[in-house]
Amino acid sequence: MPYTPQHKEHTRQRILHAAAKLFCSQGFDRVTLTQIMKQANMTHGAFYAHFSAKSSLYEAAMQFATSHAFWARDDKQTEGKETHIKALVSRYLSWSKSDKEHPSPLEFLVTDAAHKEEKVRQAYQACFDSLVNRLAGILKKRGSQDANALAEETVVSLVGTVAIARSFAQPLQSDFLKRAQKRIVNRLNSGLSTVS
Amino acid sequence: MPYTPQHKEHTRQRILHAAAKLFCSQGFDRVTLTQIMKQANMTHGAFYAHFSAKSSLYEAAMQFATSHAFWARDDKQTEGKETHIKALVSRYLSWSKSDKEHPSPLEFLVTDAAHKEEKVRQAYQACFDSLVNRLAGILKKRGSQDANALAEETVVSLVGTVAIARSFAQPLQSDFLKRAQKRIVNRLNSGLSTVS
DNA sequence: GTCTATACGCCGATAGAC
DNA sequence: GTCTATCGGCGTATAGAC
Repeated sequence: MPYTPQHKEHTRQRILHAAAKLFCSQGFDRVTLTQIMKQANMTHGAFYAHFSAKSSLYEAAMQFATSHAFWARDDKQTEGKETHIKALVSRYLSWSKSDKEHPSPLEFLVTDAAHKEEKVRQAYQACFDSLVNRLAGILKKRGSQDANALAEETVVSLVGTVAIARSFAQPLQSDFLKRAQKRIVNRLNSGLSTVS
Repeated sequence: MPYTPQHKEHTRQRILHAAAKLFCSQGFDRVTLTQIMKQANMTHGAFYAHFSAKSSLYEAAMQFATSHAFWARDDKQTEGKETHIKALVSRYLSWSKSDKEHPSPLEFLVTDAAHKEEKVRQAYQACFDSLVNRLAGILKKRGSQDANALAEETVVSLVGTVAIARSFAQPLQSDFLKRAQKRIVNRLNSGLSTVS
């Protein structure tokens, strides 16, 4: 028997991985099942042995992407370091060179935030909350009062920046990103310095 | 002869109007020609008497929308008033009740900022610049040094806020919008108060 | 479980009558 | 200039062989 349960689970993960990558950078509509399955080294016919529909895959893929996003990994190494937050911001804004294997949903997915299907919108919002909470947690440890507000403000800027940056051609794009990064880090610093 | 040049120009404007409205709220891909032409009180067959392709229409429609956006209209009445900027911010963030006849491209179009076709991206960026410059102009009059940076920062926040807000269901959406508005206005105030 | 082949619908674009 | 009808392509989903 060539097809073990482990094998099925493994290919399911391959599909999720490919889907997350593609959905996150192009959005729900612009990605086709054939594209996804091709990237998972299969043909589109095999898809329905794993998921019932494209939208079902989307839900699962967003959850996958959110839990695998770089900010969700507990970086024990950098935890506590002063540069931790700045590194997160910098990492977020350097998406063009980012770890393509673990794409972050928020980076590009503003596209789907307004999608017709509620499930799609909810998936986006869950991801947004995940990042805000993560950031707020770090800020609280640093002694920020209004950590939640500052975190929300920061994520809005990050998302807005990356979304808009995609319309720029080089080298204007990197200039724009640098300016934004500077502003965001400054804001974080002054938000923290009011206490420490 | 039932079809005068004026008549053609008039229907062309109707198409542009309908297209701007639809594109701005749903993005390039999710809007169909049939939809647009229906809203302009015609059938899809009539389209090609006015435009050569969907993407051509998009360009024209974005230009139309940008020049008709509420921030592009010189509000001589409010010019100089202290509440002018705040009104602009507030107006921008209340898109759900906004003037549906003159939709603002930036509000929803982050969707298309990453579109494959360069023309589409350029159209988006032109609109972005239009708003940044408009804001920077006002800020300069108020004596802000770094008017350009502050304007860019503000527009990024506005766009990010509205884009993200679309994933929220009521009443969380209005809470989110209110928080963002407060933050943005505060930032503008402190940016101005450093001088005046 | 994965393949190839195909059904079905939607959309952009064209053809031709009026 | 606007209509109806239709072509052609693509994308989701299904059918059936292996």
